[in-house]
Amino acid sequence: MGHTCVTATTSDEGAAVPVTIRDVARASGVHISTVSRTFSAPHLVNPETRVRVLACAEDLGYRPNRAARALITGRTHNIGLIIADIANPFFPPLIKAAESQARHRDYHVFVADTNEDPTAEEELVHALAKQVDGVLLCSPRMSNSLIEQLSREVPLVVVNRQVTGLPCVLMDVGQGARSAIEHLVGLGHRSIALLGGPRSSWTNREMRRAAGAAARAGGAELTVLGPNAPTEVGGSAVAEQVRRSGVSAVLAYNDLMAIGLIEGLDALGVRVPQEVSVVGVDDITLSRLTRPKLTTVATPTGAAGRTAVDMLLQQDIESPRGARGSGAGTAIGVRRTTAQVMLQTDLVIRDSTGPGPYARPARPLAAPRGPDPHCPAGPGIPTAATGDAVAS
Amino acid sequence: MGHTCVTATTSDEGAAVPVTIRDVARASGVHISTVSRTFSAPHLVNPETRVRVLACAEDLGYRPNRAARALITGRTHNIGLIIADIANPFFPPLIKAAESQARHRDYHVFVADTNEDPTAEEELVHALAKQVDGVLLCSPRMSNSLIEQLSREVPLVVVNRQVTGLPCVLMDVGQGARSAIEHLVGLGHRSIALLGGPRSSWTNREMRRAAGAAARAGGAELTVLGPNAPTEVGGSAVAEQVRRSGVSAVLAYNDLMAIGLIEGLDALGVRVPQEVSVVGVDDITLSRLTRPKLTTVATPTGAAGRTAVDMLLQQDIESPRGARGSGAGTAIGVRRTTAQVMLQTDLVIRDSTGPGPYARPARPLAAPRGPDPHCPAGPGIPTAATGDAVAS
DNA sequence: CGTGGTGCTGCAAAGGTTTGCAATGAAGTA
DNA sequence: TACTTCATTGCAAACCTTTGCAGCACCACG
Repeated sequence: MGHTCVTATTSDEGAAVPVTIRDVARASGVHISTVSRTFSAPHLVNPETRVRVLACAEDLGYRPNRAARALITGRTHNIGLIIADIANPFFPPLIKAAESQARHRDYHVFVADTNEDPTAEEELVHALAKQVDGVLLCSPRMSNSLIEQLSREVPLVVVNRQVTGLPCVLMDVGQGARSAIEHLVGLGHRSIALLGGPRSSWTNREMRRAAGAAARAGGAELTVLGPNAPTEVGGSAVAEQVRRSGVSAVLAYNDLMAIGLIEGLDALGVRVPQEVSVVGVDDITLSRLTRPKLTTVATPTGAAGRTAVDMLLQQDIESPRGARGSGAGTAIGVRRTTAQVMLQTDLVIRDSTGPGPYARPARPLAAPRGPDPHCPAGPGIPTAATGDAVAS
Repeated sequence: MGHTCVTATTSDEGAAVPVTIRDVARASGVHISTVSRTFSAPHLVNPETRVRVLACAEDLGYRPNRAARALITGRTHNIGLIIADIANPFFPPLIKAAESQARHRDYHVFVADTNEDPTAEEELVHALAKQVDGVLLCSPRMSNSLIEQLSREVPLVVVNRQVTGLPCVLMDVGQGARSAIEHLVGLGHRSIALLGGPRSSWTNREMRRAAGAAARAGGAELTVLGPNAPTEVGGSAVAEQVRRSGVSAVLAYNDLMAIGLIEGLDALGVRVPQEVSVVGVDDITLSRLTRPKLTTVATPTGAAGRTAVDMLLQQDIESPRGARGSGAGTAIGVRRTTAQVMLQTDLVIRDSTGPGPYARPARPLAAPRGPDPHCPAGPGIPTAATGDAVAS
């Protein structure tokens, strides 16, 4: 439906002639094992032979069959990437970085989207387990205990979730939330709302904890609204609630929600940042393009993707998974060192935050803007806001 | 750099005990071939035996090894997805749809990002060829002849590019560009610019052709600016050029460029849509969230992803790739039926287009907006603009 | 009783590669 | 010369699964 078939032709199609190691061996007059070694252990074969074999291989267009190789070595040179929602703009940069990093190390990446469904996550780990050397679990929604259990089936690296005993890549959203709250308090806000995200999100709990502490420390009151869907709709849906709550500032679980909220508030006639200040988290590309430009906590998604891949591969190289002989489980109870990495976040101050009801007039942090902010004010200045600017 | 190591613990790690078809056979007292058949041809095995085998398999946690299966059947149950740039918001919905569709058909998806680099495209097709049953080439940047050549190595479906003799999924951007131009002409614009995208893009050529024809038919003059990078920066970079050219309306290669252009114009003090109207292409989520909301040609990316996967799998099922015996190339010159599908596009009119210099005051198409468009005007109405509204 | 058919199962080869071990030959050492 | 060492290569098993073929038991029919 909705489509038109333009053409339907038939054409000659040269079938893929599968050229194997054996063909190369025949062509270059050596045994197949020599050809194999030419590719997987070049130092073991006579340089002259090597060049001859390589030439033949090139000639015939030989490409090693990774499935066969995997069958015997037990290593597929693939990794899996399980993502809650590809359409969430937070993830593509992570995927991109991970894929690129993996490829540099001669690995390929399976990407799977779970639609925020924990059941799908589990199924996908199972399905991928035999096809990959390890799996990156990004912002998983399933329980920690299940993750631990699955990690016995296939090496796992977890992103955006802390699981003891497993390698994790975390972003310091606690620090980010603290900076955001301090920023708001510094602007004179005393009544702040936190728009929560999915209940099962580690990031969500972490933000709540840190934001609560920072608010207390700054003498502000923090209202938690949520949990909500981490999307634009999730944000706009609570606009009414935000207005009624009477807060002068909001910290949202992520940028998408923040943008949705601004939309929603706008529809209610509440202006940002004049009446309510809004801070997001993630610094997705989008947040630089909306009006007003979003003040947000930038998370290093690219670095997270790269780091996660590195950790996975490193762990993998140390202990190649059992193949070759061994019959029953060879290495039950291997002690493995697992690291957890915390990446820094940065508060990026743009145009969605402004002075609050308790702003000190003496110190014009930002000139109160007119109703039509033309704001050619260059790109927001990344600020490594750490601990200064605490409330007066 | 920029990260802190939080913890580094060592822990017990139960190694993955690989349970094979053989273990299941032993446990259930049958031959391995019976176990194999239980999974791949259940109707050939006695129901009683079957339940026993299945129980044992379940018990032991057996999962078939896809690599081994692939080795003998020649079918991997994987497909490859080659994308110019995952970070371009046009693609994630396509990826998501393709992955979902593939998974429903028990296929997994390799995703690779080429960074708009034709060389990387070629390498990736080669690298993936042996690991997948087919490849989806999305908005490829390499030459048609190279694509044809590669299609002899692995089944290919091309998205957003027309290659004769190969299955293609196209979006009718020609129709879209025509609708856009007609919309602009109808609003009273007579001098219109087309912001071109990458030179090697089929979409780009198609838009140019159709926009040119539509402009001629509507008595408007079309200036082509480009090629440009299909990104926000690509768009903002030509803002100055657009202003100097004196056009009153612009059709951009995609939404990202359109949004960038609006940013750039804004920085120059040129207001959209009051002084210049802008139309994008793609209808990415973002385009609903910017101010002004973008008028754009919606492309059915999800449908494209699903259709492409279906076409690939259908073609694949018809002709399973050579394995088993056969020695040399079995089926050189198989005649295969290839279809090309064209998906409809829709012009979505929002707030970035307004009356032009030749607007007929008699017919208030849209009330000229004040300088501060608060626009709570509901979501844009998708309009299947087809051929009406040609210039007076 | 013989014949043919059917339903189920086992046997063994095959798929492409890796790799421990053995064989070969040459060079070096005593 | 005899023995060791080393570099290079070949041999064959192994990885896990699928599948054509053959065997077996059983039933029905003539």
